[in-house]
Amino acid sequence: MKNLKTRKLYLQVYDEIKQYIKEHNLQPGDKLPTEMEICESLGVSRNVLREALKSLEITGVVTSKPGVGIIIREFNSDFFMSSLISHVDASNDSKIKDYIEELRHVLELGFDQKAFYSLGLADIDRMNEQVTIMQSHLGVDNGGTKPLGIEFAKADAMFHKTMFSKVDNVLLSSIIDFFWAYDKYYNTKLSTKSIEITIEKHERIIKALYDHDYEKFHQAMIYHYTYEYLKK
Amino acid sequence: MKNLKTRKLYLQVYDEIKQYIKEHNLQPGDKLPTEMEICESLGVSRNVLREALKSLEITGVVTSKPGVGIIIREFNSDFFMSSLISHVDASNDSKIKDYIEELRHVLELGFDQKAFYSLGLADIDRMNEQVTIMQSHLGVDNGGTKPLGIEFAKADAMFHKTMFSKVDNVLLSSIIDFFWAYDKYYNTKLSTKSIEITIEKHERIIKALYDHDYEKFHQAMIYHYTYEYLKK
DNA sequence: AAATATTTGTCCGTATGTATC
DNA sequence: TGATACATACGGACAAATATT
Repeated sequence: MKNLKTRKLYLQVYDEIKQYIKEHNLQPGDKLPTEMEICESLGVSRNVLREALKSLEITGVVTSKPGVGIIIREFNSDFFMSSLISHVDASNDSKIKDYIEELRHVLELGFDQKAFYSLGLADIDRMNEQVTIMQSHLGVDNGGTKPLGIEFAKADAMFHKTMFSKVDNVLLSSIIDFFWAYDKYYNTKLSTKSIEITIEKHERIIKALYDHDYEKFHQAMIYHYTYEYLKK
Repeated sequence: MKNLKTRKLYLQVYDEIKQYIKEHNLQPGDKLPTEMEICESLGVSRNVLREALKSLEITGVVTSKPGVGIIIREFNSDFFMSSLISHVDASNDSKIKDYIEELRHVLELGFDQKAFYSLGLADIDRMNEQVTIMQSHLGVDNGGTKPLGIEFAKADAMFHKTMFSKVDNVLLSSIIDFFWAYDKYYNTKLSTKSIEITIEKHERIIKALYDHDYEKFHQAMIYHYTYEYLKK
């Protein structure tokens, strides 16, 4: 095939290193041979090897540190999401925030039953802590339209991440992680009224969880997403 | 922050090029400046630039050809799909396919109403064509467990991609593209019976679309995902 | 059709910064 | 503190593929 002959060297190296990792059953934390050793054994220049190595790094397979070596990373699909988002970014679509809200809505409601039955008391307690953090923002009168502190957004993100942290689906976890992380870039201003509503929505969810009442929980989730992205 | 100082040069360049693409609104087919020009304008060595460039290439953002230049690519998830799969292979997490099925299930059912009302007759016709392609695989008796041709998988993927192609959410489109692309790597063997069932499921969906009956369509979608990932 | 310019592909050598012992 | 091992980064040179004249 033409590809065998023409295929760029760095891509062949890229594949060979992946193959090496698989054959040697390297686990996260394990190290690859040094750059020099790989160069020699594959018979390629340092330059080409580095192109392959950096490609492996950007796709989340390895990280390399001076003085240490090339280390296998844990599975992490963040790179996938960031690639995805960079494509979306490139499309210059200003409605991304709405798209994310919409996807989050569908995913969280679609998985709420699994989430409900996977959560332990410790998880619910942690979610409750986040609500407490949110509530602490209410006492401070800020005139109504001050941008919320990063702590509020973080608490909100942590609340939802925790909710789905025990669902046995690593892809769902990373998608939800990513969607909530993306919010940081859109740190919107909320009125006191909106803050109150947001907190109340989360309180309802928590209460249903402590009551161990799925139907109530499900209704609280639906309520949580009501008007969430219609208000704009 | 420490990261600002320590962040590897090639990663900074990687980001800057993405930024450049976005700012200049470069579209697929457009070209980046030559390597030399980028080196000069960013003040980095050609070596570092290439590490960034190859990282952009592996994530499917650009391709570079000798004598031509660096060309913006169309969105194509194949590259990082293969990365994801190598992770999965390495981590021995055989459940990734199930995770994807599960996500697809939730997303497609969650968006089916929007899809239904966004589809035009031409779209439905195209989906119908895909079903015809699937049916053409039935006539051939292959003994029951012959691997399906790539055409069958492609038709299935195209069917679903078309279904959601008019929903105004680029993220959803990308994710569905991604999930269906993944299937190509797991071209499973299906029994003749399974093929028949798969085709029937799609026929039901098509019929409901032509009848313009949302409730029937919704039921057909639910039926489509019944036993889809429980059968294993 | 052939020569030439342009652009990426590949290699080599050297110096610097960082972590480990 | 010093020595060693390692990745990071730079610059120059030539080869190979493609486009242009």
